[in-house]
Amino acid sequence: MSPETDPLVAELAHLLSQVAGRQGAQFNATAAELGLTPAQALAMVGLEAPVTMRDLAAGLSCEPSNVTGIIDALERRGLVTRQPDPADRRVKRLVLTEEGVRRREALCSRTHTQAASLFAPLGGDRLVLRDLLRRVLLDSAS
Amino acid sequence: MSPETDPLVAELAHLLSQVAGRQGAQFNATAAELGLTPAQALAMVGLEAPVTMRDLAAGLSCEPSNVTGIIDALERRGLVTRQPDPADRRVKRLVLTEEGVRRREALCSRTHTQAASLFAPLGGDRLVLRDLLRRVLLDSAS
DNA sequence: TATTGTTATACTCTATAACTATA
DNA sequence: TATAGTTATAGAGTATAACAATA
Repeated sequence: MSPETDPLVAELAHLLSQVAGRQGAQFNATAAELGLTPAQALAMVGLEAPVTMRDLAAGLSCEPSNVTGIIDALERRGLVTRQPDPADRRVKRLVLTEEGVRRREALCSRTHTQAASLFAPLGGDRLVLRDLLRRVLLDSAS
Repeated sequence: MSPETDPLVAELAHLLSQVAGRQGAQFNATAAELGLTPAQALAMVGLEAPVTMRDLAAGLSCEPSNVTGIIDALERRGLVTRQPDPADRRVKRLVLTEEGVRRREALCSRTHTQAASLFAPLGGDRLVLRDLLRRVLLDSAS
């Protein structure tokens, strides 16, 4: 590496990737168990309340054109319905079916359990980690 | 959410995703500036010393069949060469060219600068973050 | 027989651009 | 004209299975 490499910074970057990678792998595995691809599962998480296609795309940080296919698949599985917006007929409101609500709750519940397990070793220091991550997110140059 | 949801755990999971997502976006942007796709850039990082196709695949947590295409692209760009292993003619050793070494150093240097900026707001507390992330990685159920 | 790397193939995810139907 | 959503298309990333060369 370059002479000015700070070993602490390098380790922090590596640790962050590792921990986030483990969290992501757990999420994807849970999604698969519930019959969902990772993108479909992320969409389900974003469907707690009815949203438009564009709002969901913004939440997923992707183009609306991609959401069409994701929602097509969830609709085929009977988890989501597209409902017309009475005020603007161009807009579609995405609403979970009863089965969709159950599936979403299973997904979120398992994800939460995994996160609790991931951070459990920290005990009360989880509060310290929360504050440090908040500072990174709020204060660092984006 | 479920009644037993711990808001602290939920926030930690969210913060971790956000911070890692920012780090990943910065890495991908740097890769693009250097003419590399994200997967190609990750492969370059793993090529500090000569490795076999299988070793690189293990480092990238993917199948060896995928590495073939990634290395094909890097070889076309003149950044890597496949060299025969004298001891086992099945094996190919991946070696960076001079241009590959320069490109890799640019990639790592910029990535390090970004990481330094990301964690800068913590000041001396970067040591605390390092210890917390180490504990998460080493002690949590994988 | 087992292993290294490759090829062929398929699926997922994503972006861009052109299209429609509304506004 | 502008906007919401869709379609068509292309590229990147990944996995599986079958294969050739070598061990």
